[in-house]
Amino acid sequence: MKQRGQAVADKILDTAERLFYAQGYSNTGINQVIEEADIAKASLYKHFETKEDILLAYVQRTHELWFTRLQATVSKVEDPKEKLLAIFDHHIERQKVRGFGGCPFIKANDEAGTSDPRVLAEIQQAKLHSKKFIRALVVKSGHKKVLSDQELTEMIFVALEGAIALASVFKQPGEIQAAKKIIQKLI
Amino acid sequence: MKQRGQAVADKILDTAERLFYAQGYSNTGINQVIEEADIAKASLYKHFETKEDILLAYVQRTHELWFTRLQATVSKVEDPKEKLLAIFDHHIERQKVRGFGGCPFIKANDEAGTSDPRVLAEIQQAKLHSKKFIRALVVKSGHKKVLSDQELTEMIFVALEGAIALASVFKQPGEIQAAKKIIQKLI
DNA sequence: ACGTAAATAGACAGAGTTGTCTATTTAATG
DNA sequence: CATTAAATAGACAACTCTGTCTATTTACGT
Repeated sequence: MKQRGQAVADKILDTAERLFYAQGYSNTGINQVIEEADIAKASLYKHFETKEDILLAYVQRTHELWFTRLQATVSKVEDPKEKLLAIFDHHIERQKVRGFGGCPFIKANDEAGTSDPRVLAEIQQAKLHSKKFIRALVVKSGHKKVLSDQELTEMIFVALEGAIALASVFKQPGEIQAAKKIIQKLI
Repeated sequence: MKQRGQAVADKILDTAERLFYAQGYSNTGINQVIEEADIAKASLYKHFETKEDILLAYVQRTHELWFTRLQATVSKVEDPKEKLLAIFDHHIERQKVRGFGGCPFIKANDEAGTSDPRVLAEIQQAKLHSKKFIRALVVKSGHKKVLSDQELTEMIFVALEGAIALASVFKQPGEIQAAKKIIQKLI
């Protein structure tokens, strides 16, 4: 084996993640990936059969990392209602770090959701995971039942999704902050 | 002049609209556009300087058509609260017609929002237009003030956006229907 | 009916795409 | 230390991409 630093597969995915998110999957060539990852083309095709396999691996890893990070943030908050609001704060910070590129799953869905069923399936899992996570927090939140558990879950789920998309349109977190304040009023 | 049927520029935009939305801008080649529009390549480049100019014209026309259609639908509803709910019904129908491809502006933003400032500006205008339209209906709705006018506007705006994005992920209108029912409870 | 403006088909340049393959070098393991 | 598995550089095939250009044909307005 070579490559004493970072493992090759990781370097590929790190670079692909950065480029796919910033430029889009279709606008990112294999040649740019290998150059910026500083690896050989033959190495890339030894780890991944096709470019689409890299996209799938990227979406899968993004799903894992997204959940790990979100859970870590929320677990640091004790108040059960504040946990719900922490979801919004977390995504405000994430979008700032990401340069307001929007949701990586929605982006991947728009670019390859129709062409690769594996990618679509992973994206659907990620969104169901998000909803499930919100639901568990809603149930334990002790909110004031202006809406039912089911309804509040749904509202937070769609509002968060829309607010992130709009943050990407306006390149600022205003819509996420506004959504947070309204949810705050409803719990 | 030639082309006794539809004008050439219209055929280009009709075809581009269909292909850009279904496959994505980057995944659609000029050659596919001219073939399916049944026009010559030289004709296309006499009407548009670059491919990106076609994207811009597509986004602009989509903005116009979107608003015209939405306004027509809502104006047929008389009850001021029902007008707000008609927005959701309208988008449920539109997504069914569109094959659950999500919002064309968000898609265009994801693919070219960073590279072409003209496209980004038009998308921002479309979203501001949407919010303004919702706000006017909210103000006249006589809703029960669980939320302020400002807050209800914001909530409908982000929930609609998120619900459409999720309809595209799950390829069904469930999230838009769910969002509608919750807004119904809040007005 | 004629001149003109516009549309046509299609070749072409130049660059970029994914993916394959060869030949070489490197590093870890028995 | 030798073997072996993995990474390397880079050429290459086969396409596809955008955009240009030429030569030809069509149809409308005067």
